[in-house]
Formats: sequence, structure tokens, C-alpha cells
Amino acid sequence: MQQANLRTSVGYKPVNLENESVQRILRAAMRVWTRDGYYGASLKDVASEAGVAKSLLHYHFQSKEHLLIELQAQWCRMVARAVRSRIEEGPPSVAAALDALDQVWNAMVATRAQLPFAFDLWRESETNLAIRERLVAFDHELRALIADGIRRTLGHTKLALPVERAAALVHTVLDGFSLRLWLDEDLAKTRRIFDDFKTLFLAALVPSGGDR
Amino acid sequence: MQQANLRTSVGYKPVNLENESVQRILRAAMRVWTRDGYYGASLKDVASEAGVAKSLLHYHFQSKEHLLIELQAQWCRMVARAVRSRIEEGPPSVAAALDALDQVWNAMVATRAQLPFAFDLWRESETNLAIRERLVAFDHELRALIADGIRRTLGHTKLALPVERAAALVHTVLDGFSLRLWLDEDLAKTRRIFDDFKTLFLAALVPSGGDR
DNA sequence: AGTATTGGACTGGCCGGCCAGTCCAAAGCG
DNA sequence: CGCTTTGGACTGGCCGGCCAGTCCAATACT
Repeated sequence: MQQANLRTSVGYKPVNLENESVQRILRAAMRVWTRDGYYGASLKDVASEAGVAKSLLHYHFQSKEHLLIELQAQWCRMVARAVRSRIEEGPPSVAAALDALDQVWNAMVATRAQLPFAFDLWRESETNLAIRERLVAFDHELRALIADGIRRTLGHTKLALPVERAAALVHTVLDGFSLRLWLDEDLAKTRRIFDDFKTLFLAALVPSGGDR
Repeated sequence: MQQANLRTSVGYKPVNLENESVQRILRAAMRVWTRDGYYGASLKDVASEAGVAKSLLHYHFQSKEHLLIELQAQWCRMVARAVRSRIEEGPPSVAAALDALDQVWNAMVATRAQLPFAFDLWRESETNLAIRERLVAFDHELRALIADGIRRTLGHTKLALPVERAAALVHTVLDGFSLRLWLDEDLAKTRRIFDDFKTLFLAALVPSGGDR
């Protein structure tokens, strides 16, 4: 599986990620921008949330945009780690696939509060090449993770679709659920739809019914 | 099928939608905000795109927010009309369902350029109650449209899922494809995933294979 | 030891610029 | 005449960015 390039500030003045203030600023920015959006919250808001002078932001980060880029790198790492850790090893089976999907669901629910931030990120990526490239790489990494999960749990059986195409479909569907997790306040209802998806999808993908 | 309340400016000073300048302003706002986002584009930008004095915006619309609300109403009407017109009558069958899905796909592709605007709208709805209510109503209308399409094309057969739950699932998956239509530049690739979805979904939903 | 120097971390305050919104006088126009 | 439109001046406020300067611990020098 490829490891996407999520390195930090390549070509820019480095940011000292060990510095405690830097971490506080990053955490504060995540909170504030998650709540009010990248455009809706000013650097002043971020600074006061971090309990720090606004000037310090510019001391550590070249600009608001660079702060966003650093934060994006950290966010991608976190989400990728969360998803990866949920795709566990185990005896391949349809049950394992169901379980893996549930785990990914849990990861999505756990990070659902940050979804608005993710969408701002994609929005920004339309005009910001640095953001764009990283997000595309991250997207590929996620898809590879999904393909990996399918291969591990169902790779031994005959599937109605090649693994890559199945992964692409799952990826797209998961995007849809991300959206609904953001838009709908009723988590239980969305969860029920997700269960329907699991059932229908696996029934269609593994025609034989697997090795149950 | 319920008709969502998409009336305009309830409780506010009315906006003369017949006025030609108003329409030009609305169209310009759609173009500009689609391109640069609601926050990224100023009223000055909208005015110059419309070839109109900035004061005229304030003459016809109370504020930037009210312009957004009017635009949202128009956008919801348009999308709903586009989708509704694609769910055609005809002899119910699996083939008809496939065709209806294709039609919805076409509507989504046709309006894909406006998806960023739609996301800004949802983003704004987090803090703007007027926007929020209309979007929720619109969401319900869309889901009802989907349920209607399923009922019309497949209602006569035994389905693996109740119509409402199937509609909810389709709705969610379509959201996912909307996202991918926005994020991916490669339309053909996304289209292939959509075809896979159609096949797998209908195979699982209509176990008997329908009345083919 | 005592002093000088360095350099990173941090701050408060300021600036130019943009923006939404207001107001108005004047002009077009049916 | 009333409705529409223009263009410009103006305001109050916020924002990103910049800068001069403080603090302090570590280091170097005598």
C-alpha cells in the first residue's frame, strides 16, 4: 500500500512541531475552524482560543494559509491512522468485512465533528494548489486502505466486482455517509441506512454468500 | 408526494422576481459564488458580474444574506425540477429503474458546477436558521422524489428493503456521488463507479431479478 | 565568577485594505 | 409622477499582516 506524502511544509520555512505553543495553536485552530469554518473564524479567534497573542501565530506560521496547510497535514495523518487502525487483521470472512465496515463507521462518527472543516479544506483546494495536492494524495491513500480491507477480508472469494472497483464504490458510498453524518442530526437514523448498505452491498458483492 | 415549502422571503419585504435586473443579479450571484464561494466573493464582485451598480443590490435585496436566501430558493426549485423531470413515467421494470437512475445522474452532472455553492449553503445553514429550514425541507423533498421513483419503477415487485429505506440509501449514495463529481476531475471514472453501483444495488434490491 | 552576546519565544499595537451597509442627488423612463 | 438605476461619498468595523521591542535562558568570553 502506498503511503501518501503527508510531509509538512516541504519547500517552506519549517515549523517546529515539537514546540508546545505550535501544538496549542494547531489544536485551537482545529476547534475554532471546525466550529466556525476557515473563512468564518479569524486569526484573532484562533489566537484567543489558544490563549496566545495573535502575533505568535505569525511568528510560527507564515500566514493563515500556511497554518491551514499544517493543520491539514495533521488532520490527514489522524484520519488515516484512525481508519487504518480499524481495519484489523483476522480470519478473512464476510463477517470480518462487516466488522471492518462497522469499525470504519465508528471512526467516521468519532471524527464527524471535523467534517465541516474537511469540506472547507476541499473548498479551499479549488484555488490552493498546495492543499489540493495533499488532499488528492490523501484521497488515494484512503482508497488504497479500503481496497486493502476488502482484499484482506474477502480476497479469497469470488467477487462480483474487481477489488479496485469495489473499493471505489465503497469509498464513494462512505463519502455519502460522511455528508449525511454532517447534515443529519439523527445519528441513529443514518446508522440504520448504513446497516442496510452493509447488507445489500455484501449480498451483491459476494453472490455465494461467502464462507459462512 | 409532499411539496416542500420553497416560497420566497416569507416574512420579509418581498423581492420582485419578475424584475429583469433582479434575475440578472441572481444569475450573477450564482456564477460568482459558485466560482469563489459565498465568503470569497463580495457584493462588489456580484454587482460587476451583473453589470450593475452595487447600490442596486441593496435596492432590491436587504442584505447579502437575503440575496443568498433568494438564490437558495431559486436553486432548490431548479434542482428539484431537474430531478423530477428525469423521473419519468413508463412501464415499471428494473430497466426503468436503471434508466431513472441514469437520468438522475445526468441531472447531477448537469448541475455539478454548482455543487460548491451547495456546500457553502449547507455550511452557512449551521448558523443561519432561515437557510437551515429551507435546506432541510429541500432534503425531504428530494428523498420523497427518490422514493417515488422507486415506487413507480419497482413498486410492484418484492424488494429486499422497504421503499423508504431503499430511498434513504439511494439518497445517501447519490450524495456521495455528488461529492465525487465535485472532487474528481475524471468524470468517466466516476461514471464507471456509478454503473457498478446501479448493477450491484439493483441486483441486491430485486432478488428475483425483476420481471425481465 | 561576572559580564556580554545571542537568539528564540512572545507581545501589544498599529496599518492599509477590504467589506457590508447607508445615504443621497441626479438621471432615465414608462 | 413614481419606479428604477446610477455613481459616488462615507462609515464603522474587521482582518491579515507587520513591526518594534520585551523577556529570558543558554552560551561565550574575560
